[in-house]
Amino acid sequence: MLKLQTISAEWETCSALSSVQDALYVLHGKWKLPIIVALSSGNKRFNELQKTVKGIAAKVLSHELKELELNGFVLRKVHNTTPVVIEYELTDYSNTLGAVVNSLREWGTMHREKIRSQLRQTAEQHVPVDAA
Amino acid sequence: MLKLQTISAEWETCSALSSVQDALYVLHGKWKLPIIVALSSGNKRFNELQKTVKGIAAKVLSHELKELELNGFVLRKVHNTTPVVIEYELTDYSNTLGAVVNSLREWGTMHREKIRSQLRQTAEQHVPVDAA
DNA sequence: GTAAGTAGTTACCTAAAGGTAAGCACTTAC
DNA sequence: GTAAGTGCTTACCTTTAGGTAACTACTTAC
Repeated sequence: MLKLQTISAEWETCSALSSVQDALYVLHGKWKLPIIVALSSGNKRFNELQKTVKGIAAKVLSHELKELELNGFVLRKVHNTTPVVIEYELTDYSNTLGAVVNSLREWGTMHREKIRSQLRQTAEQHVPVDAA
Repeated sequence: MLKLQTISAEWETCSALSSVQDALYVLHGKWKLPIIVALSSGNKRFNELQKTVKGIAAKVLSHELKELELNGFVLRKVHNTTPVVIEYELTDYSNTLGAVVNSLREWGTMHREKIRSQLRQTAEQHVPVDAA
């Protein structure tokens, strides 16, 4: 016989799991969140973004911006000037990602620290060899 | 001339950006976070995990579990029984991902609601045709 | 006239992620 | 003895993400 508790626990797991999967579905890949971070801190134009988000190719940036626009995260504004200036802006909707970005930023900072301290420890293990 | 404010703002952007990128580096892919969610809610054995994380192939689950073990997120415990029973457990370190998982879960829930309400609105636009 | 910037596009390629299907060595249940 | 479960591995294949490099059309500055 199945307990009610088991059923509800199972249901909550499944719901949590698919919520996380839904989020990952639109945010997948190496670049979407980094681009959103760059945009959230004032970067707006194509080449600005390409400089800020290190290592991204023009083709990939262009492609990711299109996807972000389709999903309602980014607005593309064309200014009627000579030469034409194009600005990318975050929508209100992408500001709902604040908590996600913050938790990832905090965890990433902590994680880098952990990896660095592990490297330091590994290095220290070689010191006695030199000292001896 | 560069303003100090500009420099510090640039530095903060760059630091936030690379922290997020560091986090994504170890958590990349379709399955790592879902597997962690499944493990955090009590699933421990291989076939249990495969049933809970819908759509994952044995090969992929096996591969991801190895990567998670290498990165210190998961412990593989082999029990000396007949038949051999193997349990996967989250380490303390993977519990530091709580905030990341929660924010993704909350955002994912909200996002699904938004998409569903958009679909409802699209469907309602067809009603007048039937009513006329 | 030539170099550099702006905002990309295009064609081509590689590497990694992920999926399919079968099988293995073992056990329990019928 | 045969079917089904447990915890995978192996071989093979497809898809997608991502990278490289060249090029376009326009403008400004030197």
